[in-house]
Amino acid sequence: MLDTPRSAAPAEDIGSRLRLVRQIYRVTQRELARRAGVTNGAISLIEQNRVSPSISSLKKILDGIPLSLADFFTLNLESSENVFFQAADLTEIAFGERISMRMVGNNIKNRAMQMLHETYQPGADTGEEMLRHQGEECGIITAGCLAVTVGTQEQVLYPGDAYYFRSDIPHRFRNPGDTPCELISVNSPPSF
Amino acid sequence: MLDTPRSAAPAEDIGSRLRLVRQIYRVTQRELARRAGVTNGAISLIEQNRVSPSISSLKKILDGIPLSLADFFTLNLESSENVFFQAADLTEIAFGERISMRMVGNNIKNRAMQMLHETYQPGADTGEEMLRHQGEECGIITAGCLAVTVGTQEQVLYPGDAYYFRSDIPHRFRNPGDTPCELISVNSPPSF
DNA sequence: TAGCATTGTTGAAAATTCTAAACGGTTGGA
DNA sequence: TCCAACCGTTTAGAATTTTCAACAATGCTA
Repeated sequence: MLDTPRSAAPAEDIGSRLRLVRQIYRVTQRELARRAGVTNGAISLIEQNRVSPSISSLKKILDGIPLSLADFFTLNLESSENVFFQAADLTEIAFGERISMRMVGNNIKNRAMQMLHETYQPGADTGEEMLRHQGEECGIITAGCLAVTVGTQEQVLYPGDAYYFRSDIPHRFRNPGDTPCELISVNSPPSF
Repeated sequence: MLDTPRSAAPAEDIGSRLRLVRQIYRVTQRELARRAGVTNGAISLIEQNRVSPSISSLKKILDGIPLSLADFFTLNLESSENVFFQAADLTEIAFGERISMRMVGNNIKNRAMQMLHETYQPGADTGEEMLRHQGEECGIITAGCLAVTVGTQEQVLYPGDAYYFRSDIPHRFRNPGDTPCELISVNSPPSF
């Protein structure tokens, strides 16, 4: 709010912004279109910047993620050459009210990995529908505890404990404790 | 960013939001239309929520203020019944890079006054074109110093000093010092 | 009070966005 | 290897936004 000119920089590229957000949340154009009540074609055109969506359309689409307009435009995706990142500068993404993550190096091009600083509130859960995607991932717990399910195995991990698995094996994360759980995780290749 | 559902609340009413911002910055529909390269009719329709502007149009309009999309959607205009406001919760508005103000009670309906906590950076100036509008205003300096011009009079005010005048007399504010100037001011009736 | 300037609002036409349906490309399983 | 399922893209037409121009309302000045 304070410094208008500062944040005025990358507001143009709505298309890339939407595509990035959609990929971060791992939704296809068609699925998002279905949730939002628009057509997949519309989303495609918007992501290619071949049209400039009306606020009402964009709102509907973001509701399907869900993400507020304010958060959408506040997302920090400036590309930079930086090597160091202050905690406060990391782009923060929320999944529902209980899971949030700060992204390390998400604005670096052609990178091999995606590092995340994740926080799971007590009871937070990636949900019954198991996650599955290309690549590999690993992580190490830094606070609280985390129940990790990979394939048929489940294990509760405590600070210092870690995991590493191929991401195409169905997996799920859940915080069974009553304090927030923090962990540092890495995906390779980055899926967004 | 953290808590998506929180900020998802009042994102709908783009029209009121735009009208409020425009009035805060004291621009007419036609003047803003001219700056933005759109027609005044378009702005009128948008402010009445009779159309949902495309992002490109909204962007052009906000550029004329100027205000970023992110700031526009981040503006806090929830109406509330609150009596107390934490400093961090006050809606903050920037005029260029040098003048900013936090609004007290801007979300209260049918109020008689608008209180502002204003900050003028060194050299900040409301500009050669004098301000003029309905109502009365007064203020008291709390830090730094402020050169206030009202009609043919000019005076530099220091902490503890104050002013009070009818707002239809042309007036202007400027920080001639080399430290930020802070003051508390009140307009009555509120012009936005 | 009359006249002028300025403000916000409207209606029809032009321009843009959105939908519906089909297309080509990729992946995974039989 | 073929097929089915799914992905994102594209095109013509429907729907919506934006322009242009005229209108009514308000405030200011003579």
